[in-house]
Amino acid sequence: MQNVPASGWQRKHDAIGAAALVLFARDGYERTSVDAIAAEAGVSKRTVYSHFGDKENLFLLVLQETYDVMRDRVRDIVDRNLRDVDGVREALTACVCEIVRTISRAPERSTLIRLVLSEAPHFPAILDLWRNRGIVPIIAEPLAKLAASGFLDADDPALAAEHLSALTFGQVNNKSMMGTVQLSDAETDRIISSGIAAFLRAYGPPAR
Amino acid sequence: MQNVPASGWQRKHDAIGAAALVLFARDGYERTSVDAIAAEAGVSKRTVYSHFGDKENLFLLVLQETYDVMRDRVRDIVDRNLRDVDGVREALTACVCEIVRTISRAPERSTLIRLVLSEAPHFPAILDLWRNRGIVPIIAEPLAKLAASGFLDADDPALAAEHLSALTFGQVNNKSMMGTVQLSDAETDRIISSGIAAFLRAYGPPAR
DNA sequence: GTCTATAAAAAGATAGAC
DNA sequence: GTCTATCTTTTTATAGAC
Repeated sequence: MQNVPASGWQRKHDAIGAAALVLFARDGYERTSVDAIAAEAGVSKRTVYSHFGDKENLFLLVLQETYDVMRDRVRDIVDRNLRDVDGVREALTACVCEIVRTISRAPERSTLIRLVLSEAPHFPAILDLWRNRGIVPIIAEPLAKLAASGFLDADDPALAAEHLSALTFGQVNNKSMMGTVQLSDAETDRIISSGIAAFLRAYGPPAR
Repeated sequence: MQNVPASGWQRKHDAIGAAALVLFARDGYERTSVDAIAAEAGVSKRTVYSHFGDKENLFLLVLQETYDVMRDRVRDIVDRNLRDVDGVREALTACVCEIVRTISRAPERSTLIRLVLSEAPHFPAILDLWRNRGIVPIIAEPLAKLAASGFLDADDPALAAEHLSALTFGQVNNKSMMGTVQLSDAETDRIISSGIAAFLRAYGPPAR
């Protein structure tokens, strides 16, 4: 990220970022002290300020990086699952399940998504970060292809993507309070299956 | 709430509660100081502690009361709109629109709902408060009646309520980031209409 | 660039007078 | 029960040695 001697610089930089990620996710912004971040990263507090300027900047960078990481993972999963589709229901179910599993298995990062909601009013920069609205645009494209191939009856693929997202990810987030309450695999599967069933009744292929 | 001479006691109690509501909603839990609450309420800090014990207890009481107020309002709106139904689409649309308008017109209270999400991990008591899961059970009952009357094709009314909620309130919350970004009336109406349209394609009456 | 030590401010909670 | 004044702890941020 900068012209550095590839020495301990980058290592400390990364250690601070990783420590901040864990602590912000666990305790929130206000409850996390720079002292604690420094201790967790194994550096002095002064070093944290040298690298990141101040607490707010560190927080925004961690959010930014988390957002990018998660979006790349989702993009990859969607590409793999919805590129060549045989059965719509099976493909959508597999795709959504893999996304939910992947996200819930990166607790520090998924929890940070909740911080976006709680801190957005106090950090306008977060709103800009969030403008590219999450998962929906990523799945809108393959849904458009499915509609063009006659697998779906969706005049407006972007809208269909919103509704699919609401019926699956929205339900999961709602029941788990954005990841605060751990859901069992069975419950997650049930939510997703029923959500996709409803989605297909609304947007299923014309010829049933 | 207590044996009091009906004098200034209750007035100060209410003033503190109202001040706490406004400040917690605007700034969040950690950013709101008891000093600020006392100043906003026009009392001394010591009085705040006399009435509510500590900051955490005050916070939980404010959340509890807000939850009750909002739930009662929703219940009333649902009763009025879904008691005698002529056209399903019109009734559901009117009901959902009125709930969304009412909630968004009580910004201090609706914003507090977001605090439930962000503070739940730090206050386990909030989880108990939230167990009676919001709007869904309230609309499940009238949906069951509509299904029994042949207005809807819903084997599982509770599930249908979840999906209706996801397609309407879930969408609105998602787009507005739980009320952080103000939506125009036009945009809100568009979201709700399209959500209900999808819901009716999935759960509409058998005889179309 | 990294550390120890410290400044400066803020916040939760309480003592004691009335 | 209510107020003023205070204690104690914590936190962000910086000064200065190496």
